Amino acid sequence: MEQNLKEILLKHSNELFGLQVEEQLIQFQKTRKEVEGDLTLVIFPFVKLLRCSPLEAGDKIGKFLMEQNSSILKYEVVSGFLNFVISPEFWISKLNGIHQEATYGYAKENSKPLIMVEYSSPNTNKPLHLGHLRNNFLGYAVSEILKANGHSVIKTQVINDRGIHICKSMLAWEKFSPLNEKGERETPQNTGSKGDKLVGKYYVIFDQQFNAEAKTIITGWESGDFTHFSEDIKTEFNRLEEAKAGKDEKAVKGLDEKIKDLAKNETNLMREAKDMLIKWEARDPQVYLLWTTMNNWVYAGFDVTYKAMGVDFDKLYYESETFLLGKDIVLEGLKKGVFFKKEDGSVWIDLTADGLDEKLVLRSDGTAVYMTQDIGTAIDRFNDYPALDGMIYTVGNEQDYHFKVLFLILEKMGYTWAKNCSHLSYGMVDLPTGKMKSREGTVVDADDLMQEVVDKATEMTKERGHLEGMSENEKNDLFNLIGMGGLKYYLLKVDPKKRMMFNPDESIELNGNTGPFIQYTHARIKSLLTKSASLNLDQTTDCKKIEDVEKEIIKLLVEYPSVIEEAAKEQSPAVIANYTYELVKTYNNFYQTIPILIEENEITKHMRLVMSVNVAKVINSAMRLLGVRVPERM
RNA sequence: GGCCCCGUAGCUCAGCUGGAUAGAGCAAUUCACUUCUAAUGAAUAGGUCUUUGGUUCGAAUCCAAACGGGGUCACCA
Repeated sequence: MEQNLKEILLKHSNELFGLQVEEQLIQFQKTRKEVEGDLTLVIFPFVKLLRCSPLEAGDKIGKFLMEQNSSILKYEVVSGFLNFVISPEFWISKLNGIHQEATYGYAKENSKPLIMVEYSSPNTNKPLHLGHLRNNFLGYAVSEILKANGHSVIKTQVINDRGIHICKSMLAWEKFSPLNEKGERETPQNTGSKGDKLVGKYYVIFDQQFNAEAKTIITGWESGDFTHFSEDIKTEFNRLEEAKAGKDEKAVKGLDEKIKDLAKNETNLMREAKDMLIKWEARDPQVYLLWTTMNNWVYAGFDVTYKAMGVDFDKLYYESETFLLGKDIVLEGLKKGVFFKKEDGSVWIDLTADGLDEKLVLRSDGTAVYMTQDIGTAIDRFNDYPALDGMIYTVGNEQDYHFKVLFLILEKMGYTWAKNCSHLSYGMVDLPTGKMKSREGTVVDADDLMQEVVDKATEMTKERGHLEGMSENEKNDLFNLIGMGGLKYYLLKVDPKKRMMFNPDESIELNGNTGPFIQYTHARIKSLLTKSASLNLDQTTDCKKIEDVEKEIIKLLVEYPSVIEEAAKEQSPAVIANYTYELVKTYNNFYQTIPILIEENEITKHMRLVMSVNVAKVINSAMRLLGVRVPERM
């Protein structure tokens, strides 16, 4: 409708305004609730052109459009706004159009280029936590939204399976795992624990032992014992101690950290971990076997978690296989003059002209850093998928700078696709108790949280649900659907860019702007439809009249395709969530005030049911984009 | 300190490509289940949109500064 009127105005611009107006001047918006009308044109931009009062200008435009478009019943100018009332037939024909489309709102499959979406990418020695839930739900939902917009999508993740941190877990397990009666160390099999949890436990044990050892060393230094340490350490320690004297608290804290780091590097545990990393890089068979074994435990554990989350991946990249990539590229870039070498042999890029700093891309010993790897991986992916058009990295906003630099480097290296790479940057998830800190044990474990949410849903559903005649399996599936739906919706309804507060009590709440609220509405509609199975609801409606609420609902349904586009453009599932909430709220209002099954006029009843079918269809489709399932009953 | 992000009701969040009287949910108060699933609906109350200045016919929205909160400035990833 908007588009149609806009075209009419543009086409007849000369006769109306005496000149060709720019498209931007024509601003349509939704009519405010308090005012009569369905669509509003802002008149102010035309007032100057027509050199008359807003009232006259509006009247002139309104009259003209009414002649051109028979769906306009009447118009009215109110304080600079031209409000149109559009005929019920128009809205009903819209409803019928929607009714005939099975995948309403979705663009044609594979009509747009191939995009890769990276998300999750966890560290393999820590179990997944609340932050990963936001990341995974977000990455998955954005992938689905892109697909709905016609893109082909490859969902991927980089598994961070290499480095000193992995060696820490391995070492701690070898040194500190108790032996059972068979003389075996702890395994997921003999302890019955999840692989990622078991490995995570040893990572923590390493940290504890290592800190304890460092503390002993510092105590020794403080009492002047440097017998096992080099002269350099002694000098450095004394220098720091001197600096500490007489400084303010903040500086003292910083220096304490430095001393601690100094001591940590002198611990036997750290030395052993570093040795292990060297052995790993040399592919020492024993170390490699241990590494493979423990990583497989972790993967098995993660698989369970991903399955519970309802996310999946099309392609995995392992850091152990990609960490050497990028070095050649850097050397190539060095030749091209994109990078420069410092005296010590380290390679840098100078981004000061772009308002950024100098950034290291290769260490002086020639080894790769994070950035080197990311450069290599990006190029590698475009080699793997020649049709690939762009890439989206779902990574926390603490890495905003990193990605800014990465994309800039790729662009400077001459990769044209660099401009199609973007960082889906999301804010931290805060707890009411403050920030999550793994060191202080204030992390919320993903598995625990999901279990808790499903347990709560189970309890509530047993209390309030309509479960008659459901099998145990069906019931359990429903509990899971509600619990997980609530959690996903809770994490996705907030604009990804923003930092958000996670309130555990609210996340399992069922009223208001929540997943279960939406699911409930869907179940209610399905119940209506089950009861009207004898009617032919495939048919379009012949109804001629609609109530105001009904019109509101149809307007919202009409908006759906543009909402999907908007969500893709913004890379924001929150757009979908908020839209669905609006639709559901409006429908509930309708449901509560307008008779449906008990309506006596068969034609009206049929129309209301057709409308309900399509509301359910859109709820289902929208929630699918968020990875939230909706029930037939609840 | 440099750079980046954020600041809307008691709380959690929408609204931000400038447009009419700034919206929801939670919490509070009240009403509606002999009626299609009350996990619902209706209503009341709650706001100097952090502050100041600028651009404009018009600013929560754009620009600048200040204040407050967070992030980041590793030869870690």
